[in-house]
Amino acid sequence: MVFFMSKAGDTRLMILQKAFDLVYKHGFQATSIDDIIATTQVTKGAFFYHFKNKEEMGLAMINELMYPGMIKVLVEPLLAAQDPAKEVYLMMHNVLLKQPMFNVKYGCPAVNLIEEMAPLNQQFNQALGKLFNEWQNAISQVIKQGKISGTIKDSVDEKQVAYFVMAGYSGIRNMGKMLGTACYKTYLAELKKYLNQL
Amino acid sequence: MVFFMSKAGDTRLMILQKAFDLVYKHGFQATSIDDIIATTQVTKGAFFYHFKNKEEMGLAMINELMYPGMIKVLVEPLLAAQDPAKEVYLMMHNVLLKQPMFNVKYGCPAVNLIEEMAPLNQQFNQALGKLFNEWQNAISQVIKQGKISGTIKDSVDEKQVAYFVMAGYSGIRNMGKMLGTACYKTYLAELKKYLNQL
DNA sequence: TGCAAAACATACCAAATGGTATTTTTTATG
DNA sequence: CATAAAAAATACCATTTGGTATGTTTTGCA
Repeated sequence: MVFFMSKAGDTRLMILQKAFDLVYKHGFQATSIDDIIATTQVTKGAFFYHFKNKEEMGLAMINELMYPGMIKVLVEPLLAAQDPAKEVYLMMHNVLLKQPMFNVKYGCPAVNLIEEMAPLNQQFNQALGKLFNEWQNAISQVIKQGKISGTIKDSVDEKQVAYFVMAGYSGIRNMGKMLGTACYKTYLAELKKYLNQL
Repeated sequence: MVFFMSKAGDTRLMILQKAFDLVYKHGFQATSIDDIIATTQVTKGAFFYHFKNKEEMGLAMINELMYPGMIKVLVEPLLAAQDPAKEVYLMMHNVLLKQPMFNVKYGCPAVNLIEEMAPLNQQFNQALGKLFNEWQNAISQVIKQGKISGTIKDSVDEKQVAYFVMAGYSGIRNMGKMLGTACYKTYLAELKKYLNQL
């Protein structure tokens, strides 16, 4: 019954949310357990009651917070897409400019974690890879539908396009840390051109 | 005279090179000074004789090693470009697949540092921003020349293209950490299509 | 109401961290 | 060769780190 607002479930969730905030801003390794318990007002005993160690907490944070949150923003908007170029663009426009939780200075939490942890930890790699894989499938699917319905050229390779779009997203999140939101807009303008030409 | 193989200059350079290796693989914050002196066989006294602190060492590493190294690979090949689409593609193909110092698992050292340090440290941000700015200028310049010589359409916005290409690079470096070199090739195939259509 | 298990609190610890203070060795130069 | 400055080595330190051991309190339920 942990998931229906039991007191203990609340504590666990609060730890994950505060940890997410800190990790988003400072990175996973640079966020100490002491930092987390300081901002949550939860004691170390409580922390280690809910999580075996820091790594397990990080994985829970990915699987229980980041994964569903990102799927909602990146994948779900594409599922009922009619005009592929338009829908892919809107999804990107939305995630870059309309997500109040995200700050251009700190980039994308998922991209950040991949950058930091994928080479260091197999389990982080897998958990984050699953998310990106679902995103890739969703984009590929939309493009494929576009080919069928005739709005996308037959010569287009949907998997290549998906990779290209995803790389653009990760990369502009990186550049945004240096250049601010202005570069998001420059990127989006070219993305629109690119998609319309497919 | 520090720069012409004086003994002290050698020590300093060796510290920077070993630090670069470690930072590339583990990140800046996760690389301790003890790690660096352990792999260099240099003592802590020597380290702090050459660098005021860890931050200054990191900046020296960027300015004296990474910056010139990256300029050589990213910018210089573009300076004498004839066919823009071809030359931009070749530059990218080369940096992604032909640089023996880089490992797909660990991505690009410059991109990694931006991701980790740009939000946390103004000076790192500036030093790395300078590098990306020069890259952007070089790409824009090539595209602009292509418009003049007629190989690139007039409707193309060279700055937008530069941002798009750079974002793609940063992003595929990120994805490569999860997916390996295969995704580099997928990305490059679509990049070629994109450039040829400009 | 009693009581075991769940949830949380407190106090502690060894190792690692960035950095300093001090001493020794090496080097260039008069 | 003498010597001062540069370069490097040694020993130390306060703080932070992830984690444990051992309590105490709260909760569900027979």
